[in-house]
Amino acid sequence: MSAPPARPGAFDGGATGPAPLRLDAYLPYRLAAASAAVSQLIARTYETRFGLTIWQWRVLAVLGEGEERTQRALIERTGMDKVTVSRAVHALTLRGIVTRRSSAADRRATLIGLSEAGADIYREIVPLARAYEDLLLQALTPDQARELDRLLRCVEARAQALRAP
Amino acid sequence: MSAPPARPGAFDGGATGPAPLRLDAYLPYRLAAASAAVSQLIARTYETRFGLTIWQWRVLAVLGEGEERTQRALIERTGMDKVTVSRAVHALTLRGIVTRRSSAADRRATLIGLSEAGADIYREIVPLARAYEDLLLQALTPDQARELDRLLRCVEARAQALRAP
DNA sequence: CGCCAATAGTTGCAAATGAAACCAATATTG
DNA sequence: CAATATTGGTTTCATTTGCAACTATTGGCG
Repeated sequence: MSAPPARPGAFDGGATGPAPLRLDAYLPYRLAAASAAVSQLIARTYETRFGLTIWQWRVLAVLGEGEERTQRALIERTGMDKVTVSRAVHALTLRGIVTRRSSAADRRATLIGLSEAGADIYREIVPLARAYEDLLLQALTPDQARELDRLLRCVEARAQALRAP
Repeated sequence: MSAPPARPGAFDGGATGPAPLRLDAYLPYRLAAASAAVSQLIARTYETRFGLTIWQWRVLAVLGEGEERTQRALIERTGMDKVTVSRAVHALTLRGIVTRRSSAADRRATLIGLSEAGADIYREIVPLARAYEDLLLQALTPDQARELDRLLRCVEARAQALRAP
């Protein structure tokens, strides 16, 4: 006694094939949704308060650690695209946030570092970034926060491992 | 006995201001990185094997549940932008993957549904999507997988809640 | 009703994006 | 050590993106 389709003419995506995928519970979707929500929350602030794009902010964040880096190093550290890094660095240079000097060791490479002005912005933005993170993490216990971090790393590593071969 | 900066001229982003932010352990970054890695892993397959963009696939995934939907419904269900949905639907229509008929109840709205051809693709793509998810989840125990889902929802909800006010 | 506000979707346009071509410098190899 | 491959970074160009403006329709509300 199988019930006929409720809406004639509508294709029943479930009965004759694999059970329909529940997008809502699909890990890649959940990840993308969470990431987008968080990103949009914070990006607006960087943009309006500091005139920084997400990628400029990422570069700034790495340089804020105090070391000069080549663009290649920035690419590896941030996971950003080659071109994106180049443009972010260019824009930051124009605004005097970042300094460039060509590497003595390898004259193809340029070493990028924070200028004083950049350091000022960095000092201003970091507490804000932390504050946003705290606000987000208030939804979680400290244990859960640690666990989330761990799980995200696992999944990311796995995705990267599956990509190469 | 505070040590002098190791590299004179380099700005020390840590000592004189807030402790430098460790991008690596910063939740928004971890999220973006994991999401991008997973997305890139799968998107390529959709693209090369089925000629579908991520957004077209998302629309397909929702329609695969069997119900016709208005674009508005698709927007809510997928979190996609208005324009993005419109264009995805348009492309899918051209390829005969979805059908459109204008709603009798509200003639502004169009009801989008899967065509037979679309259902075929859907049936072909779903096992693949599941397989990818399984591959990813092999890095996790079932408990961890459930926990990750929960945590992602928490964070996303929090981010959305913080956005409105 | 008749007018104004809100909503479903589309389109125009300017900006963001990234693949591929490109330049310059270094590494490799016969 | 010359020829070639590789790498760091930039530029070009076609595509993608999304805001904002637009059309069409509906829903209030006096």
